[in-house]
Amino acid sequence: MEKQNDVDKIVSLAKRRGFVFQSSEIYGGLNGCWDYGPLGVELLKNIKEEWWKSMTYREDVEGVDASILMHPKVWEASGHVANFTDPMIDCKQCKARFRLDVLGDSINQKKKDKAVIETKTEFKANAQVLERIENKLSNPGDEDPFNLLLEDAEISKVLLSKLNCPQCGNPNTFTDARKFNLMFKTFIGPVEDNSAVVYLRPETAQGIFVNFLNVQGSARQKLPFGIAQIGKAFRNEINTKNFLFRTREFEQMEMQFFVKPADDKKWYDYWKAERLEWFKSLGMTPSKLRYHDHPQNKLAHYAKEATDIEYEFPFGWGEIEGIHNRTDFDLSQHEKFSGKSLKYFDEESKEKFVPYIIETSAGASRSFMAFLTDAYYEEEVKGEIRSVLKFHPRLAPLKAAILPLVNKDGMPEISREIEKTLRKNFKVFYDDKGAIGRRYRRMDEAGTPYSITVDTQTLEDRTVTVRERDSMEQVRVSIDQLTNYLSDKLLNS
RNA sequence: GCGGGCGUAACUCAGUUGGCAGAGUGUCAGCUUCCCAAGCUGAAUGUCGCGGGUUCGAGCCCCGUCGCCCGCUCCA
Repeated sequence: MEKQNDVDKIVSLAKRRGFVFQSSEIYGGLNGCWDYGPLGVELLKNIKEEWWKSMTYREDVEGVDASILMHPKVWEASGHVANFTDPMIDCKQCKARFRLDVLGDSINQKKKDKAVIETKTEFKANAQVLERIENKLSNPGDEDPFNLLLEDAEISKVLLSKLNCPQCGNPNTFTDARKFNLMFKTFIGPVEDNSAVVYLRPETAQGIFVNFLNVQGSARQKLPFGIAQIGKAFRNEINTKNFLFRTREFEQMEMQFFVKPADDKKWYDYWKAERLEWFKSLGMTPSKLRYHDHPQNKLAHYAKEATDIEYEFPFGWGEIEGIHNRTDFDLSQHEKFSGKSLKYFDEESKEKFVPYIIETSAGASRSFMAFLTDAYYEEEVKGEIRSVLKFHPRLAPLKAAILPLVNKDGMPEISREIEKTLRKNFKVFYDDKGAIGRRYRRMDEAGTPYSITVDTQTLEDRTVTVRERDSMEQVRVSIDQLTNYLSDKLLNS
């Protein structure tokens, strides 16, 4: 109950203040799609900009911006075509769902053997199918032969009817296997046939891998070095969930760091520490951040070592960034599928090899939600509730508000002058509507760190008050020092 | 994909047995106002998520559908 309220509160605030709107709202919305409003787009842009600066304003990382549509073979090489199409079955009785390729793991051997025998009996008039069954049973490789049988549509249909649901134990309750293709498919050109199929990228990383030598050569980089990219990616998830957390369209901030294989551990540890520090440096509550190291037996097909940086959302801990040792898997696969060498020649050792890759992959949309959630506070001030978004000043959508204390005596004119000057460098907001206290509170709720107020003293000595959002304390600053004052706060906080 | 909850103004929500569409907050205009959602006056804003049905009459009952939240499942 409380959890739900927390998420709802954020969703409601996000809409009311123009951070996030539901996509296509006037048409009833589109499942799991969201639009960023005026304040949201600024916050998102600032998050991406901070990431970009911290990741690429250094001599060993270059940037790219690759096309979302890529050659379809990229996704065969990456493993996504195979791994993104897990056939699934449901139990009609208890509604449990299983991945067909691992169903065998949850059924004991005796029952499996029995089901296979019954299946063979059913096919006894069909020599062709019987041969396929025997063939799979006798040449299982390192697979469970039972799972191999399930992969064959014709055999699996009968085999499934001989099995009991591992969840509820009822016999013959499985639906037919259905494929869930998690990549969005579309077509290049006007003809929608198979030769024109392309995919919306399910991760930005591949755009970096295929450009490895282009970037290395043109930027005259040597190992170790990285390539960074920010961009949208798409996964046709079965379910969307938790506001911006699980969506089908999302934005990634990825950096792939190319290293000598022997140095992989060193750089994995380096980036693991570096990336957690980034979130903390932008004010995220340290106690709400943690690592989740992946155990060896749960690693993805390409990874040697992996950890998630998790944030404690109102709904629980959730991954906002993954750090992986991808080994030489990706580049080797692209060598294989493209026929082009992606080896690096090391001048010192005179060796030619495929580099290892340490990946840092952060979700921009997820980081947005984490920063937004983390910044939200409700405080009691003189018996009233003050809602305030305590964004780090560099992330705040608006940097300062300019407020004439009253709308007379030349205060609006001076305020407009200040606004004009500050606008050259900062996203600022001019507000002369309503009482000053109300205007401060409005800015609190938008997360604006500084409010500049023009009062009677301004008319005498050209100074204004600057009110700090979190402490609500004020200092007097000379008008001609305002740009310096704000610059200093933004750079050094 | 399954189950549960919800959907009424920008936001939070009320809406009685099926009988005129409401409140608070916010927004806007004016007055007032020299520092923290103050006060006064006035104003605008509704396909009651959408589509059907029942009924003399539906925000309310029924069916379908879409969306959000929760749980399961999924999340290489």
